[in-house]
Amino acid sequence: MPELPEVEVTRRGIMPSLTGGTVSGVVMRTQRLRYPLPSDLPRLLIGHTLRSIARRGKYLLLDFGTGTLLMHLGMSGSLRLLTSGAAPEKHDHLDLEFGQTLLRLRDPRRFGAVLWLEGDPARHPLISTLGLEPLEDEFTPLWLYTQTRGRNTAIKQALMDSHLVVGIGNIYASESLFRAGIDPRTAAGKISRQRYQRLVPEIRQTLEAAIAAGGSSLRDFVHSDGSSGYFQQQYFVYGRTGEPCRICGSNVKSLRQANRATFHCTRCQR
DNA sequence: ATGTGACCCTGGATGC
DNA sequence: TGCATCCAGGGTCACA
Repeated sequence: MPELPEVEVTRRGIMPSLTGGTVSGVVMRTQRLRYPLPSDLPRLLIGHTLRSIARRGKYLLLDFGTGTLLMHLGMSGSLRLLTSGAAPEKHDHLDLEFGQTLLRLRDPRRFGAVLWLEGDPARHPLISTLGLEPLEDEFTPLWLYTQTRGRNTAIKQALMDSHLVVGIGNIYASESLFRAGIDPRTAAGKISRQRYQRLVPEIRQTLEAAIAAGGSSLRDFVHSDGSSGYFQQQYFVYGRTGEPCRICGSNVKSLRQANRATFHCTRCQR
């Protein structure tokens, strides 16, 4: 579920109450996530203090000084803050106790990941191969234009390629392309500089508006306090097949690209 | 190199 | 009610 906005909302939600805290307990209820959960997590974490929580793409990086706990929420993961002793439910796979505060990972589909990294996390292959952060200054229209020359892949798939630009998933790819008026099927390499001039700010604004709204809550995503985001109320096209385009009134269409649903308006997007 | 499709896993919605 | 089918926010891998 979570794309960049939801991961960022999660980071901002858990950071204030956990930073500076010391791990007093670790409970693992399964080993089976995307990668096997490190079995020595209790030894690695208990007694160690959380220095900071950073985000890179859709990864959260919890810095303990002696190493970094890397977490990915996959498609259905969420992190919640609870009071120590709260009863676990189905799919609650990992608890980190910080005294009376409990950080709990729930992930029904178990596509998420928890890894322990030693040394510079930026050099780990999962992180070092990532593309640019879309909210950082280096992500410019000219950069995107240059990077996509010669690429025949559809712009929607290019936006979702984390080795190019991180954090844009299925929802925000469709939404950004709608806002920019670009047909999601257009070959990335055939899009002009002028059109990227429009697309890049629209991507930024879409992501920033979603963060401001607390992310999108479809199915599984909840905030660290259990509440919901409401950006889904502002969707122009995602999940609106057959409904009227909010701009021109014609029916929103859907199609499949690389086995993922794409939503668009054929009149507003060319 | 680039671009597809299968696959990891579970649950909810839909249709018969 | 039960069962089968399809679909879902992500990412990696094998293969053409």
